[in-house]
Amino acid sequence: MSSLDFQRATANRRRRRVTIADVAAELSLTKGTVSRALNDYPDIAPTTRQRVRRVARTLGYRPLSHAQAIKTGRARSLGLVIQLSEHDAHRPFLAGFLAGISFVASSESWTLTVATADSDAATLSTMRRLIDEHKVDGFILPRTLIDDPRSALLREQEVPFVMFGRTRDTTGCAWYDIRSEDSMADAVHRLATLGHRRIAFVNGGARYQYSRLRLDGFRRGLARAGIDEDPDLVLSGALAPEAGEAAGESLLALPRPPTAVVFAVDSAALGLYRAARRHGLRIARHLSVIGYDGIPDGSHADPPLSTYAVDVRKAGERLARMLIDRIRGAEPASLRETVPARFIDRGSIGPPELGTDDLARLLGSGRAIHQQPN
Amino acid sequence: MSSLDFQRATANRRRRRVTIADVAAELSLTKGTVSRALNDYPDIAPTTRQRVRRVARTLGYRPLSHAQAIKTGRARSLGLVIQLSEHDAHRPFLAGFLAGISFVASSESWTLTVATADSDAATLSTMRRLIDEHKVDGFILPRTLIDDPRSALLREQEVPFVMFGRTRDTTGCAWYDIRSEDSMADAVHRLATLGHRRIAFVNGGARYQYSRLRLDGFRRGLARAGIDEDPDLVLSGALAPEAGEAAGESLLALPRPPTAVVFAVDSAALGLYRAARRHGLRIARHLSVIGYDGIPDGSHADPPLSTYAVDVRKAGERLARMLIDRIRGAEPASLRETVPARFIDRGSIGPPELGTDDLARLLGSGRAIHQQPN
DNA sequence: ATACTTGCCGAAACCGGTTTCGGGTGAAAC
DNA sequence: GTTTCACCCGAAACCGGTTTCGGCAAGTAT
Repeated sequence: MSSLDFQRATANRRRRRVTIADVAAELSLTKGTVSRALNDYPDIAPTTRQRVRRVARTLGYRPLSHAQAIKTGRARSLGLVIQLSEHDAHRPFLAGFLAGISFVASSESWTLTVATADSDAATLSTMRRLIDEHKVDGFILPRTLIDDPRSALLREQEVPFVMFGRTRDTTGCAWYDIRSEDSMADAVHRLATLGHRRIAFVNGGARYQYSRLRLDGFRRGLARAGIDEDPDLVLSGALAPEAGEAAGESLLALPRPPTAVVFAVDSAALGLYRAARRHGLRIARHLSVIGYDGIPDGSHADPPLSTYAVDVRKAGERLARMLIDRIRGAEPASLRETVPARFIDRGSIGPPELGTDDLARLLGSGRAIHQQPN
Repeated sequence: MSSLDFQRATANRRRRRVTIADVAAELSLTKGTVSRALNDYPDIAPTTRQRVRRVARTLGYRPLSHAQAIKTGRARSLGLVIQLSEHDAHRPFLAGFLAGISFVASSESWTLTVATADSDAATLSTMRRLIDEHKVDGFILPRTLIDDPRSALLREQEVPFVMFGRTRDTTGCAWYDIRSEDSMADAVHRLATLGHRRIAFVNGGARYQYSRLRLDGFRRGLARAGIDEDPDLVLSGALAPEAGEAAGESLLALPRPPTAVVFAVDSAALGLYRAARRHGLRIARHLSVIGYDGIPDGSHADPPLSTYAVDVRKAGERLARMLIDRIRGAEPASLRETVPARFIDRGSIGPPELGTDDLARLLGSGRAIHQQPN
């Protein structure tokens, strides 16, 4: 015991780490035996294993991940490359997403390595560097594309990965995703139930797989409600308020404007608020709106935006868990999970107070009035 | 050259890294010599150094950071622990901040290790783990407190760090900060110039150093304008819209309400919009507002919020640069930098249309009217 | 009693680098 | 013609772990 105390005091005084050699010396064993004991090798006597465990804990021994990595090839780190350029639609989610990943990673004594990039090419080269230097053991891929170059790279390099979202070519892919297509169908159903017949859809970016799925969901909702699709009422490419506002303007300029609009992205939906205000329309009364994502800003709008909330923190947790499993050898096909989003009715939808023709008349006069002062 | 091609082909085919031994063999040198050549040791002939460099590049050799770390103690990684709990005021900044750090880190072949925590204690224990396991070489500390336990820990452990913001005890501290106190003084000056005499201040969290500084700045502005401070007009603890709304309500309930409000935090300022709307006041006409931070939401408010924009991306870049310098041995005292924020007048301020007494009357009647329907 | 397992651990190689030490070579000094 | 001294580089230890291999002791089969 005095030996033990001495070790500890020494370690503290000289600020030297407790190494596996210290543990071995304390037990009069060899480094190899201690290592195998801690890693549950079968050729270690149970009593020895327990002794080693106890002393290691007492001394405060923690294996140095770099030293392990050099032999095992495992860095105990998850990689996440965030692409920021085009739009900032995922910024509101970032904190929660990181929290989820980090929480699970920490619980396993893993870490999270984050990098950012401003283009597809930069994303790939950053990932390549992290792979070359063995900085990470695998990647979480956010914002999956319909044809995603990242999965091609990782498949070729044989580096494990999990995707937040689905993609076209699913070979070797593990994923976690929210069934937003179901939400879109549900949104149409709710609006139709309230009496809406002219329901528009404003989609997100064309290259994302989710856009394709959400459009499918919207159509499924229309079909269920027995409404024929009107191509004039389907727009896309709206990821930010500005684009949503423009989409809203063009919808309101139609001869037969929609009485309800489903948005694939919340922040685009907030753009419609501005367009509606400019035309003197009240959201919910004259124009029902449903968004998707559940961003905080939505609850501060007037009226608060009804939407489908995504639990990004949980998504981060699940993805981290899945990636660690994947790195440890689990089959990708066994790591596929989808969950529904949760509808939050905050009051931006209601029965149509005006039909499409009345709305058009109101907009026509409003436009006239509005254009005179200019 | 055939030997060279063979090496490369082998490395690719078997997906084995190019090690320092491969480079040494190609040159008929020893590992040690190659290592010293690449690390600019003085006892290597210049010609040899160049030969080594060339072959290393040709073979695509990249030193394995773990292998280096085990001997040098350097992980080539910057640590960032984000505390999420109490308020989400820094969420809008997160993406840009990470982008800045990551950009500089990548350019030096370093990486960024991110963790999250939900309390002071969790932050410290997470940092301790990262230190114990040598996962990071130093930390960037966001959201500095007046008395920050993180700096105490890092000083004791002798781990390099840089702070985003200043703190009370500056011994051994390097920092980058925005002189928000100057912005607060400037805000008061602008409002006073417009004719305001009753100017309120709504501060952020009491434990943050910036709150202290911003209050000082506000007072400096008052003094410059020759206005006596009215304790009723100084509130604090508003970090989110809800708290900002509550602060706004209590200010508007005063017998002599303010005609202008300076907020230390943008998102709290947005809360005032809601309070003003409820009372039938128009921002800018009846009530001028200035925020601080430059969050994107502010530009979507009606009218858009005038504020002081902070370039968080640049802050991330500078902090990463400073931390790397610090890790390489630079003195903390030489790494201290403050920059001003940039004022953006988006239209939420104007000359006071009503004096405080008229405002009080308007609010009184408004209150009466408003309370009847309830 | 001998041979053959089996369980358990020590010894040593190894991973991919860095760093220390010492020695050989050639040029300058004596 | 030695001696001296940089100048360069090879050899080997080292960092802190993991993993392979082999051997000893005890238990079981013959």
